[in-house]
Amino acid sequence: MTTIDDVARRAGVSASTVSYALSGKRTISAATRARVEKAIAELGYTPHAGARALASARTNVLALMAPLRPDVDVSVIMQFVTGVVTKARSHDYDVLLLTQEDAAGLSRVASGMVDGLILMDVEAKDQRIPVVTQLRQPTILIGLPEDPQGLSCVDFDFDAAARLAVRHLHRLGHTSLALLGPPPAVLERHTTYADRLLTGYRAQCAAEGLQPVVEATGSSHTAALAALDAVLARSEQLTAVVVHNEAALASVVSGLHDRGRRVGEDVAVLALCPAYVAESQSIPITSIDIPALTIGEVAVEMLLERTGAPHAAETRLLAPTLHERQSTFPLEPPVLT
Amino acid sequence: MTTIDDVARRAGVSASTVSYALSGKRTISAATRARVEKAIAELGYTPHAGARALASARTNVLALMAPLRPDVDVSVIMQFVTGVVTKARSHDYDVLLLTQEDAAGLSRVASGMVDGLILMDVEAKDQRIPVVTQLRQPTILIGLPEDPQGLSCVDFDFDAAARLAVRHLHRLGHTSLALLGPPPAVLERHTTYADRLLTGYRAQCAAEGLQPVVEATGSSHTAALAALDAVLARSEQLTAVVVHNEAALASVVSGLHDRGRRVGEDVAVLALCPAYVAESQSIPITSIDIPALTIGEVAVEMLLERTGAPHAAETRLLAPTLHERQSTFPLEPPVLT
DNA sequence: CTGAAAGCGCTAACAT
DNA sequence: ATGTTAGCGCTTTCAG
Repeated sequence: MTTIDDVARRAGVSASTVSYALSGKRTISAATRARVEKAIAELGYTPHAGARALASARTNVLALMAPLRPDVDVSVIMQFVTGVVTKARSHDYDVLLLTQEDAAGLSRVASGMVDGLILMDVEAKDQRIPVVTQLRQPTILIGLPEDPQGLSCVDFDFDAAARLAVRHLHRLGHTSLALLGPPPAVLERHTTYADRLLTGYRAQCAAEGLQPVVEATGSSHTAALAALDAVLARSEQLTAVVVHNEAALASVVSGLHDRGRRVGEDVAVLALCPAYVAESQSIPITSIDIPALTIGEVAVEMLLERTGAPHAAETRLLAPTLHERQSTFPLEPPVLT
Repeated sequence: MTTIDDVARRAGVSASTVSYALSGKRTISAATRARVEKAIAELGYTPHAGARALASARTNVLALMAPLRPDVDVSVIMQFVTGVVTKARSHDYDVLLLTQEDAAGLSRVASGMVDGLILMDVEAKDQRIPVVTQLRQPTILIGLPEDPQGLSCVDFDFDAAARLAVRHLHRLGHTSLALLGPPPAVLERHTTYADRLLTGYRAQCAAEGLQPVVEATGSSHTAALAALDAVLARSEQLTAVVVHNEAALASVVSGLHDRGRRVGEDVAVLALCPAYVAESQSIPITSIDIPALTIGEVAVEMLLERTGAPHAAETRLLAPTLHERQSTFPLEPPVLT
C-alpha cells in the first residue's frame, strides 16, 4: 500500500505538505504542489480512509437507512436512493446502506463510521427518532413525524398534492371521486406520507363539498381490482379516481377498461407517482409527480449543511406539480332535458 | 466519545483485554469478561471504525456497485441489494453503495474503505474487470464476462433457464414460440445475462427443431405492445411466448387479451422474473423465478470466503426451477379431419 | 511557505 | 490469563 510518506519522499517534501496539498488548508507554492501531484499520480496514491477518519474525526461517508422490501413503491425507493448517492458523490461523500430493520445500525455507524444519517420512510411515532437525537452526527428525516424533536425533515407535500388533485378534478367538473391509496399495511404503520395524503384529501373534499371515498389498495392485480370494485360499488356514477399506488396503477387502468369505463373519457384517472411510471402506462396518465430523486438530493444537501457547524432545524416540503396527460378530461355537465 | 481506555479503566483491566474480550482472539476468564461487558454496556461503548480499520487493516465493510437506474428490472435489483445487505449484516459487515457510473469509486474504496467488492450487471467485456483485478481486496462478479481473469462469479443460469422454458413449452405441445426479451439498450450493453438467455433460447430451439423468434422489448406499455405485435406478425399461429422483461409483462398479458388471445387457453405465457412479480399479474403467470435475493446472499458468502485467506476462483450458477401457474397449458394436437 | 512531531483509538505482537 | 507497547496512516498544532 502506498502511504502519504511514500508520496512525500518521492516529491521531496514532508508528509504534512502532502496532506495540505490535498486538503488545501494552507497555501502551497505552485512548484511544490506540482511535484506533489505528480508523485501522487505516479504512485496512484489514495489516502487511507480509516487513518483519515481517525485523525480528522470525519469519514466522508453518510448512512442511508432505506426500506428494502418488495413494497408498493420500489421505483420511488430506487429513485430516492439514486438521488442520495449521486448527490453525495458530487460532494465527495460515499453512502453506507442500512436496512430499516437494523435498529442497532444507528448506534453502530454513529461510532465514527459516518458523518450523518438519512432516515427514509419515517413513521408518525418513529422509534428511531429518540435514538438519532442522541447521536453527535446530524440526521435528516424523510417524512414528517408527529414530533421531529429538533431534527430536520424533507418530504413531498402529500397534503398539498391531495388537495391539488381534488381541486383539479373538481374544476374539471368531477364531483364523484375516489382515492385508491397504499396497501393497508402501509397505513397501519402510519408512514407519514400516507397519513398526510389522506388528511389532505379528506380536508379538500370537505372544503369543496365532496364525498371523500377512500379505499386502501393491495399491490397485486386481484387486490387492486377488489379495491376498484369496492369504490365503484359505493358510488355508481364515479367519474374520477385518484391512485396513490404505483403497483396498482396498471391494474386499475385495465380494470376500468374491462368494466366498460373508458379512461380519459368516462372516468378520469389521476396518479401520484414518479413521472416515468405515469408515462409508461397503457394510456399516459395525468399525474402529480413524486419527485423522489429531488427529495434524495435535498436530503443530502440539508445533511451536509449540518455536518460541521450546527444549523437550525428546518422542514422542507416540495410543492406538487400536476402534469396533464391523457387520462383526465373536463366532464360535460349533463344535458338538461 | 467513549474509547476503549474508558472501558478498560471502568472494568479495571487493560485496553488490550477489552480488545480481546471483544474479538475473542484469546481466552478471557469468565469474571473478567463479565466486568468488561458490564462496563461496555454502562458506557454504551462502540469501537471507532476508523481506528479499528487502521490498526487491523480490516473494515468490516464491503462495497456493492449497483445499477441505480429506473431500469426494466427495479425489483430484481432491489431484491438483489436486499440479499447482499442482509447477508452482509448477518456476518457483521456493512455495505457501501456505489453507482455503476462511479468508475473512480473502485480505486477510491480500495484504499482501506472496504474489505471486498461485489459488481452487479457485469458486461461481456466489462471495463471494471481490469481495474478490480489490480486491487488487493477480492471481488465477486454478478454475471459471466467473457474473461473473468481469475475473478469469481455468481449468477442465475440464464442459459439453462431459457432451455428449460423452451423444453417445457415444447413438451406441452407448443411448437410456435417467441421470446420477448429485455430492451434494446440492455442487449447493446451486452449485459451477460441477456446474452446467455438468447444463446440458450436459440440453442434449445435448434435442438428441438423450433423456429427461434426473438424480439427486444421496450419497457413502456406502447413498446411492449409493439414487440408483441411484431412477433404476432411473424407467426400468426403463435401459441406460446416467453417474457424476460418484468416491466413489459403486464402489458404483454393485457395486450394478448385485447387481441382476442386468452392467456392460459389460446396462448401460453412463461415469464422469467421474481416469483412475486409473476404472482401479482392479472393471471398468475407460470414463471422461471429469478432468485435475486439468493444471488445476493451467495455473492456475499463467496466474497467473505475470500477476504483473508485466498481462495480458488469459482463460478456458481444457480439452477432454474419452473413454477407452473395458470398461464401455461398443454396444447391439444389439432383434430385431424 | 514548509517541517517536525504529537496524537487520533485500536490491534497484535511481545512479555510475563 | 492478562498487561505493556509499538505502530497502523493521517491531520494538525506548533515552530520556523
